[in-house]
Amino acid sequence: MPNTEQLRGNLQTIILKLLADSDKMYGYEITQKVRDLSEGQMLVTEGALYPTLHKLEAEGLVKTETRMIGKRVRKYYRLTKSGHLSVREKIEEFKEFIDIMVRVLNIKLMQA
Amino acid sequence: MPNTEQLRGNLQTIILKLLADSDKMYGYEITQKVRDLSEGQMLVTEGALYPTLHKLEAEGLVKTETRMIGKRVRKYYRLTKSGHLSVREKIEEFKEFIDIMVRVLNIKLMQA
DNA sequence: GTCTAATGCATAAGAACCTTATGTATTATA
DNA sequence: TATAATACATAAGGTTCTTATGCATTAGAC
Repeated sequence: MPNTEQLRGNLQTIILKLLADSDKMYGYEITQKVRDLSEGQMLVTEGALYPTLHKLEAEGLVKTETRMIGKRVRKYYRLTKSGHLSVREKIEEFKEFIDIMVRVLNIKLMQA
Repeated sequence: MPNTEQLRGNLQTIILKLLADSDKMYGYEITQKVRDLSEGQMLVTEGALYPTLHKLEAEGLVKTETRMIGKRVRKYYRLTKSGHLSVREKIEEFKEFIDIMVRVLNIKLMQA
């Protein structure tokens, strides 16, 4: 049962981190990358992805570069300087969030 | 800056797990418990808490028991049988979610 | 050769869940 | 005696997701 029911506000973080690790990516590529990394357990829908990409661009965290592949448009996204700063913050915030959840839920996490 | 900006859909899981560990709790007590366990970093607002408790009750995961403390009403919540089953599932789902995020984000988590 | 799936972009309606604000009342404390 | 803490609750509004739809090109199956 894919999709883990929700991305729960972490989609921005996911997109920014993938861009930080891959230099530049286009939308469809992001959906495939997430699907592959999660072994099909997390699916990013287009209805969630594109509005988020547009929002990140409006906020100045990513910049775009459109390319024609044959007759098909492909829109590449790349981090801006403030995007690079933002990734670090968001990853830290995510880790803190996990720490808090572990304490509140009183659970332990296994690490490989 | 408390509140970690969002509970991100994990409030049900938090409430159910606290009830699983504490037998019975009332609403206000839950807000205090979360605040204490998170050392003030996670705040459960009443506007989020009460509708969620009512929803859990409507779903049959918790049952209530009202008590008068002096002239003040206190409404205790307790897990039902299906609530007990649900906690386990939700905790497992949460751990899986973390595993997936760790893989997708390509990060490591520290464990104390 | 032609139909379908995959690639690739995008938007819109509706749902879920949160924040912020408000309301009421009792009890403890400064 | 006023304010903070305790204790419940609901409502408006915002964010972010799902689901549905739309358009077009390219690859692959039959």
